Amino acid sequence: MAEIPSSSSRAAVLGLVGHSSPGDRLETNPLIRSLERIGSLSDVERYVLDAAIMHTRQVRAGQDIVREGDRPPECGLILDGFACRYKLLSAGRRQIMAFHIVGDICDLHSFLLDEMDHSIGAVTACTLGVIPHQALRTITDRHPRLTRLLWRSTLIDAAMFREWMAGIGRRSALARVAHLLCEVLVRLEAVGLARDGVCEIPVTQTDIGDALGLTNVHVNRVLQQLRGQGVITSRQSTLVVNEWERLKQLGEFVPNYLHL
Amino acid sequence: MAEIPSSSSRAAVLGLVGHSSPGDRLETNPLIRSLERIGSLSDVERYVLDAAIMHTRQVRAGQDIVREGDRPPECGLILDGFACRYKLLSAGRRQIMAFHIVGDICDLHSFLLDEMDHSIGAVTACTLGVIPHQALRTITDRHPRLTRLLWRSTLIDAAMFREWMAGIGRRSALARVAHLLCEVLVRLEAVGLARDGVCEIPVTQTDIGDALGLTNVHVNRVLQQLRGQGVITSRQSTLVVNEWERLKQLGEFVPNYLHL
DNA sequence: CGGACAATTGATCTACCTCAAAATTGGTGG
DNA sequence: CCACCAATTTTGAGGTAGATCAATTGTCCG
Repeated sequence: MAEIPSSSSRAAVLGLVGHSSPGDRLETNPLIRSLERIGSLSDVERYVLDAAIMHTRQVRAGQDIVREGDRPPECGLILDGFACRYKLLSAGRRQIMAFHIVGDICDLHSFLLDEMDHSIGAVTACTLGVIPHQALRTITDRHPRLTRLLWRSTLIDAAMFREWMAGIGRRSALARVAHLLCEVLVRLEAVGLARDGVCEIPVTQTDIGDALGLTNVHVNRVLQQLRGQGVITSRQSTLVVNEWERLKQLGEFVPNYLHL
Repeated sequence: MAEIPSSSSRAAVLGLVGHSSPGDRLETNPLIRSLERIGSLSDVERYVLDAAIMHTRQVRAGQDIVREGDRPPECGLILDGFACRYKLLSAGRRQIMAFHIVGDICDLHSFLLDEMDHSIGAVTACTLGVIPHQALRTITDRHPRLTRLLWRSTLIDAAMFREWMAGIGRRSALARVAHLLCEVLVRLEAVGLARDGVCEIPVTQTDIGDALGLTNVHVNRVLQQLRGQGVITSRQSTLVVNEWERLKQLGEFVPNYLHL
């Protein structure tokens, strides 16, 4: 994957210029909304966060946002699109370690770790809000509460890694798939991209397999099983959960690790 | 597992009282040594870190340090011993998500996350340096550089989760075992607990299985294979790596993710 | 010396993989 | 609007890495 970056002026970052007051813009900034989900912000802090996003960058579907070995000078907040973190192993094997959605700073750790130890790819076309490391340095120098909130968001990422690890290591293929569907649905609901058990999950069955340590063939069979039991109705990238409780039960899904 | 805490006076925390100057004590404080491995510290910062450790706590082998659902008021720095983070699933299944050694703050994330989403158990008897959350709050309010270093250490933990995930999801049992041995050896070497490919790894084959998503039976067979090839010599908890390059190769071990 | 736990062995089983082909689907250009 | 291409999904038929179950042996320790 090669990246095709492009940028726009800061003023147009949120696509709201001319349509809303500055106050409104703060309200709709996905980063602010994301962090307010895990803690409260002062007006100053909101302003500082909003100002940290310098411009946007477009990445096409299938391209990499950052690649293993890179030392990026900035982080990317997902304003739109669906991304995944992954590692490539020998013989074409791939492990996807997380999916990232609107409001996630998908590579925040690059601010403090020297070099990327994995890649992040755009599953669909993505719009990123670019946050220079320098801005994060200033924030961490001057805004302890904001710093703790950003730190906390990386800790929640880590909690998701742990939960996935438990699934891959110790759960059946059926439970793993069910668990993943539960997690993605809950997270999409939290950012308003899912309602009543319906959402768009624009990933292939191969992607799901790479996330769960399964083959695409087996993922396909498990999905058929879930559809056959009437638990879900999925067609292409649209997921409809018909029996939420049953799906949670099949996936042993306990959302405490999301720390919502 | 039930915990049996005990404590000692602050003055005796590092067991060096009366034997060394304050300066020496700062040098030998495992937390300071640990953080200095990933960044440099000023004298003030060292002092602040040292002062954050209020007293010690002993946890016996097999007991829990913290348990899923707890809301501990403090974090534990491992001064001595071997611990592991784990989740229990239904039907007695267990997934170990990390091993922790001297110098690790095994539950630093409890400072910022409301509630433990997993447990931490003492594999061997452990001595913990107790760091109250209040002390961390003060540090994060006043010492940005220190904050970034602590944050960074949690990001390295997360990087290890990712690497384990890739192993469990996509590597063979042999590669997983080899990789784990490589990782533990490198980390023990970094804190001076291993030399020339020799170290103590006080975990059972069942523990290794629970860490790698394998059964103890299969771990046993894989270890025999490694011993049979002469790559390692292991007896009980002592590991001797005879052919380091070969072990690395078998485990596809690339230590970039440790960010040393 | 006995009891508990850990390592080892053997035999059998199965969840998931591999390989390969066919059927759908979505997007694209004419 | 339709034909066509490439990417996905689906189906089928074996194959195998690692699981399961059940002893047996070895080790540590009080």
